Amino acid sequence: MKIYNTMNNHKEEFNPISNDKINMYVCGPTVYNYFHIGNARPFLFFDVVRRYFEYCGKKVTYVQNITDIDDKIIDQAIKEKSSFQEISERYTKAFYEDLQALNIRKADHNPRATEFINEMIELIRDLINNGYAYESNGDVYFKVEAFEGYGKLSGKNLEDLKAGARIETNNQKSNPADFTLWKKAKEGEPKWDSPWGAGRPGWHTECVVMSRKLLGGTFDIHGGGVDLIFPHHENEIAQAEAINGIRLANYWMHNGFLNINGDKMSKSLNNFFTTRDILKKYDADVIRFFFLSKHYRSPIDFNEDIIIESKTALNRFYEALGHIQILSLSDTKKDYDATLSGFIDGFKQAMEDDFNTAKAISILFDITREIWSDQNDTQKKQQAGLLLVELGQVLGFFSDLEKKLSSNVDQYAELLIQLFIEHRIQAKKDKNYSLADKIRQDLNAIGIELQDTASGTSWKVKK
RNA sequence: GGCGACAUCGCCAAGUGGUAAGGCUAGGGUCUGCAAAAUCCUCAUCCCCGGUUCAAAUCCGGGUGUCGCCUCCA
Repeated sequence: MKIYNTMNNHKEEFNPISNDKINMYVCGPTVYNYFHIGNARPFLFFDVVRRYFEYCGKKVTYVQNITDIDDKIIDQAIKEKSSFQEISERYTKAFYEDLQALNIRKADHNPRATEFINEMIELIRDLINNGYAYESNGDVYFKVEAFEGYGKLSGKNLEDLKAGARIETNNQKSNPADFTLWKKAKEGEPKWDSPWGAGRPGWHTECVVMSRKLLGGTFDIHGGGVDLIFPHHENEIAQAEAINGIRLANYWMHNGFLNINGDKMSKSLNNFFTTRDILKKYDADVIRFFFLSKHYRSPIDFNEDIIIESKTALNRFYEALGHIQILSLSDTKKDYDATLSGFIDGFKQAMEDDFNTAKAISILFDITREIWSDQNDTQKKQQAGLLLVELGQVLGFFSDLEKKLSSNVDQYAELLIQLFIEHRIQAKKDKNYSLADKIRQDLNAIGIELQDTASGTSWKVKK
């Protein structure tokens, strides 16, 4: 298994700390709104990472934090004339709902920042006592020059940071690059008591405390979006390694950004799409296909055309699974021959190469071809179908096959449709094609599509 | 200004030294009374210039273009 490690900027052999157990931590949402389609990318991708490890027989402990106290939440609370608790409560709930709708499994632990305030205060106190942080007028800052390795993840050094620093309005800091550990509460803001007065912790501290508590010392994988490399992950490393004296994480994985119609998502362009809204129009598998058909580190563009393309492509899988009536095969024993086993190897090879999901998906299309191939007997086709589902589910597809492949109409409607079909067959026998076409068109108008095949006329509900 | 990434068929996208996966679209075939759906077949020498090598989309140098990060945006 090779993983691209941001720490060294190249692919490395992945050596987990424990052979059969993998610990991973992925930065979760700040719950001040519904998450947008860009946020969905890391959630979905790391879900696949986890599924793949589990497919390989590893035990995964997956931690994803929820930032439930933060400036943005406070702003939103003011805007909605609500409390920060109400806001974070509401959008935490929405977060879980949207994850489920995307068939993203919940993490093993979803620690919330407000549950760890005491631990954060302790950490900040320890940092001060060890000379890594200082208090300044009710705020506490991390002293970046005190930590030797500062900048090692993002490839920055303090000189560059100083040169590139924006105009610093905060003169409480002794160095503009120092970052906030504790923020003094302004009038009316949420606050917790601390040795430095009432306030709230800075964002970078929570992940340090939570990962230490839930994963112990050094863990295997830390993930998130590229934008988190600096400053967030850099600052996590500084705090954790200054105090613990050991590495925070061995592998740092970062997914690329998502653009909308070629533009960066931004408020001014008003091109934010919430995942929730997109799910109203497109199936979770379509969104998943869109993401996974590109490498996770590449920047990708989200637009309507590409989603429709994903939908069309994905449909090939469903057509094939419907063709062999996969639902009736639930009790069928898996018995893959050399060809099919070869696909498993190819799939694994792709995934082991820094999670090349695009390549892995191409294997799914190869398997699909086996389902249709005239060279294969029924049994082989069925086995191919079982394999398609098995590997597809490693990528998180096919979560609700029953619902997607069944017609979902009641028995009387079904009988009526059959009745129309029989009348149409009679009309065709009588060479009354105008009537036959009318029946077909009318059924089509109410969403029932007829298809004349060699074995008779079949129908399905249009999607 | 500093650091870094990327540039492959009309579109999306794999590919890190041995002679270009896959998907969408398109064209052609099969099936059909006609359709639709489905399926099968066909379709690129890899931004430009130079270099290394028996051999480069893949390595090196230069150019052009696009993009990201540089204090809280996944």
